Amino acid sequence: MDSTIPLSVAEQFIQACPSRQLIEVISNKWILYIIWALDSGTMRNNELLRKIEIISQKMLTQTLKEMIQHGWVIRTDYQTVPPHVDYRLSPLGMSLSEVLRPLDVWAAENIR
Amino acid sequence: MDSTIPLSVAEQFIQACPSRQLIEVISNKWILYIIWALDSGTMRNNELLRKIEIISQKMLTQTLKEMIQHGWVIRTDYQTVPPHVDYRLSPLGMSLSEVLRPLDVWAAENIR
DNA sequence: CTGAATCCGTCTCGATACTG
DNA sequence: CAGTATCGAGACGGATTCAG
Repeated sequence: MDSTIPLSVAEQFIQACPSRQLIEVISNKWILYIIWALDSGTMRNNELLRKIEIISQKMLTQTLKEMIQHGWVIRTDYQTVPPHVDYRLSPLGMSLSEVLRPLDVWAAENIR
Repeated sequence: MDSTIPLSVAEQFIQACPSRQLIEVISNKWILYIIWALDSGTMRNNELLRKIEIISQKMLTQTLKEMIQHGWVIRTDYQTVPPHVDYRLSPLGMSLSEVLRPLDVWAAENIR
C-alpha cells in the first residue's frame, strides 16, 4: 500500500542479507510449529489447532497468512457449507521444511 | 532457585518433546544471530556488537548468558586490566551451528 | 467449521546512565 | 573494555465475542 516508508537502519542491514532475513522469519515460533505440523501433510484449521496444541486461533490464522504471503503455504477453500478449508506446504515450503528437519534429529540427540 | 513452580499446560507439552523445546529456543533471533557470528570464530564482546550490528549490549549479554547455560557457548575471561573476555562456540554449539548452516544456503537461494 | 475483531495484560527490548 | 541496572514504550499474544 505504501512503498515510501523509510527503512530503519536495522531493516537495511536485514534486507541486504538473505541470512538475516531468514533469521528474522525463522525466529517466529509459530511459523516453526506450523511447518512442523504441516510436514506430516495437509491439515485443516481445527486439525492444526489440535496438533500444535499450544497455539491460539488468532496466532494460527495470522501466521498462516504470513506463510501464504511468503509462498510457503497453500490454502484451499472448497467453498462448501459448512466451510472446508485446508492448508499444505508449497514446494518451497517443503524445501524449507527439509532444511529444518535435521534440527529435529539434533534436538532428539542433544536436548537434555 | 525455586524448583516448585508448577508448569503451565503449554510448558508441559514443550518439555515432553525435544522438537518443541528446540523450537522454543531457536525462535530466539538473538541466539541465531550469535551462533551465526561465532561460527566464524572466537569473538569479544565489542566484536560481536559490531559484527551483528543490530543487537544491543543488553540483549547480547543476556543472550550469551542463556547460551552458556545451554552449554553452547564458552566464555573466557583473561582477568586482565583493561578486561579481555572472549566467547566461542562449544563443541555442542558447533554441532548446532552445523545443523543450522544449510539454512544459510537455503536463504541465499530462496529469499527474494 | 473457519475465521474476524477487540480488548488489554504481559513481557520484550532499546535507551540511558553508571561501575570496575 | 565489559559489563550492570533501571525505566518505559511498544509489540506480542491470550481470551473473548461475534459472523458467515
